[in-house]
Amino acid sequence: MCKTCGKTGAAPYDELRTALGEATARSPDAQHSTKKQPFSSWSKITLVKESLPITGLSAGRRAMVRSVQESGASRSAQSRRCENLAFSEELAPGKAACPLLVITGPTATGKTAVGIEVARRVDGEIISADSMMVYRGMDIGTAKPTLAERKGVPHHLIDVVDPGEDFSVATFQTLAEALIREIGGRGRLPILVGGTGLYIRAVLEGYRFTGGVDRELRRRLAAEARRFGSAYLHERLRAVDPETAARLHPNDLKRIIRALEVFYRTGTPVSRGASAGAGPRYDALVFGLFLERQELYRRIEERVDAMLAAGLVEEVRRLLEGGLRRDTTAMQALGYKELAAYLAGEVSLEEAVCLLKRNTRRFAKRQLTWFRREERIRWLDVAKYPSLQAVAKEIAGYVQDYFRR
RNA sequence: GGCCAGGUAGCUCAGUUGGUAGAGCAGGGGAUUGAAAAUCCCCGUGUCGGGGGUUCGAUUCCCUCCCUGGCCA
Repeated sequence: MCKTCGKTGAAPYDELRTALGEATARSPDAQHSTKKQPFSSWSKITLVKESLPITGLSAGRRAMVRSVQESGASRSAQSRRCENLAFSEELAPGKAACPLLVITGPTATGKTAVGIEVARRVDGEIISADSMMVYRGMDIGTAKPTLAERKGVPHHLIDVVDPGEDFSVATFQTLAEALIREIGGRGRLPILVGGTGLYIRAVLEGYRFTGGVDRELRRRLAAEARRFGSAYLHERLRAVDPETAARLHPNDLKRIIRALEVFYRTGTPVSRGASAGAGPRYDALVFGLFLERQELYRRIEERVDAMLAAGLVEEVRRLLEGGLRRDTTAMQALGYKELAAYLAGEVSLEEAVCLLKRNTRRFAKRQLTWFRREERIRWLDVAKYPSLQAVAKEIAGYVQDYFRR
């Protein structure tokens, strides 16, 4: 039984636990072979990566990621106008250039399936807007669409980095914007699908990210915070960027550090520049998939159980055995974090699963908070449709209408 | 059927020597510009099991009924 969710009754995961125990006990050579495999070869096991027609980064794009990550300068291409306006010739003036469809919503509402079905119907390509699907080897826990599901529909920005690598909104934004132009240029509809609100907003609002990244500086600031407390750093921020300091709670260490980082690297406060140049640049139609809270939570729990049955524990074990550190961003992902704790013997499987479910519920709640202020989302209550196909059909109908195809 | 112990927030429980109650967990709300599945902030009114009695006043004392668990028949 679990203190966290207070649920009693027979331990439902005994079976799974013993199954896992048996699996490892029985196949020592399997362990050997997985241990040596680099992340990129796991696709054979998961059958996921190779399915992507346009996935992965081309050498050129990979170089672009690097340059974006290293310097702050990356906007030249983005600010160029969209050249092939296949969908928007008749748009009224004043509307932004490139057509773009967005499908978002909290976890477990069916975004992925709906996105694929919509793409089929309107001849679109999917750009994943998911901060965790970018990592290779993290398939079950991130609910990536399978090979079969993706068939015939190009998917982008899935499996673009190894789980140990850094990735960020700014990188995402650059890549996504290039893809939107490229896909639109080919006369197809780019479809942003995912639940990472910040990623979507960064694209839609044209956020400007300044200052680049300085890991070493972050580390130093974090060390100072540990010694003197985060209020101390907050004070230091107040001295150089009072506007941002006022906005941030003294405990919001992460944001305080970033604000200081930007100031020290650029000599200008984040509060300046952050809003400059921002503004919508796409002719975007945005849909949100909605579910009543109770139903949403029910599906989340159901899906967690399904992931476990599909081998999530093994997936996490494989990542850890491959040398992935627990303090990486990828390992902070829901499912990976909790099961890593279980595999390290810190909590029982039951506890890990309870925590995973709870954390996922909380995540969904936070997503809803984020989306609530996104006024342009048109919400569709998934429960009111007979199937996800029906939801997709509805969206496709709107799309055809809106972009006058 | 008898005896004992309980019935207080969604859950586990504390408490009021009579002045209508509070913790943990769950949950809710908000923030969010290079870690965002991350990070940070805020939020506790509930027929104190039902009915009756005593009392200025009962969740607290008394009676009774109902329910749960344990023990004895």
